[in-house]
Amino acid sequence: MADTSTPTSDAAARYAALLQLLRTADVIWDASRVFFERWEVTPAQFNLLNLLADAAEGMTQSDLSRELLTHRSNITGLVDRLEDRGWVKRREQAGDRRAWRVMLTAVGRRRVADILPHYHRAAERLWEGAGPAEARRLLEVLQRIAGNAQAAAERLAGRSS
Amino acid sequence: MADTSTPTSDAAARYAALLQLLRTADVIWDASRVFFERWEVTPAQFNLLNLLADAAEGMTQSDLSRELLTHRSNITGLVDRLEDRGWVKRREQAGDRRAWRVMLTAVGRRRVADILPHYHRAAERLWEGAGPAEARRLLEVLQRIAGNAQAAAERLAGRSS
DNA sequence: TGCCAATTGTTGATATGTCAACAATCAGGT
DNA sequence: ACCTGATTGTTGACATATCAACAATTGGCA
Repeated sequence: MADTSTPTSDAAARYAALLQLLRTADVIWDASRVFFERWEVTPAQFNLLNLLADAAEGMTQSDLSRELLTHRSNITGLVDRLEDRGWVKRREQAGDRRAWRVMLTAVGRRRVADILPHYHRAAERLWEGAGPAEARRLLEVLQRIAGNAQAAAERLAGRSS
Repeated sequence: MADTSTPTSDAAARYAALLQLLRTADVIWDASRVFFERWEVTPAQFNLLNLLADAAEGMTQSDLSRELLTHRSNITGLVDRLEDRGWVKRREQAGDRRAWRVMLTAVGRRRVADILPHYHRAAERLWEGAGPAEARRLLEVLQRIAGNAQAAAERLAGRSS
């Protein structure tokens, strides 16, 4: 995670780009923590709220864990804390007594609506100095890398279990 | 963190690419956790060990925290656990009684040397299906985005403190 | 109908991460 | 020599993350 100078061989360039990928995600995440401080919300909490904003009927915690790429058990505490603060509520899921339907409260919905325009503006500013075609190229190569990583993880998981 | 379909406007493409960036870093991190299980090491621990492998004289914990983009206080526990397992040791830093010099033990050095070839091969496989110029373009745009995020965080931090 | 495997959410143990506060120490200027 | 401000590592409180194990429930199938 250290060398950021210009690489010489193709392999070195690929390795450097991967390190920079992880590093950039880290920097964005840290910047977003500072950004969300104004509303006393963490990035993880905002991502959950942002998902719920598009789900009028709410989502189960398993749904949330799949969308947020995080373990079921992590959602429990995340929802607990947001519920304590009155931004979300748990309602019974009709037809399945195992699951909760997690939805925004009126307050939560208002808060998310307050934050969203600032959030999109901040995201847009991260692209300063990059051309209009960059984003599409970036998206494509990132999707490929994520697919390869997913496949590698599944190969490895298949061996043990 | 949900929509991965092809975006229409430039702004939508930029937003989608950012989400994919965070998602890809997450997937890589999770895959690396599975990968490192064989050696009973976590990704965070490996990153620290990997840094130390290039520092014959060791590094202080502050040095480590700067390179790993993590808080000083996080390094304490990381080094504690690695020290308990005998992979690193703390030695006195000549000329500064506040600091430790953290270095690999002989065992730790051997373990890192065992892992590294597998690690580089696994990293290389993430690029399957991508052309040789992709990595350099990716590195460039990621550096720009990280710079912008860093600047945004500093602007925000400047306001409050 | 009744069994069994899968799913859902929670809990507890643990690792990783932040921050504020603290003691010890260092470094520079007077 | 002395004060002052910065740096170093640790601690404790907390948020976020994993996993295994558990109880409750669901759903399919013999």
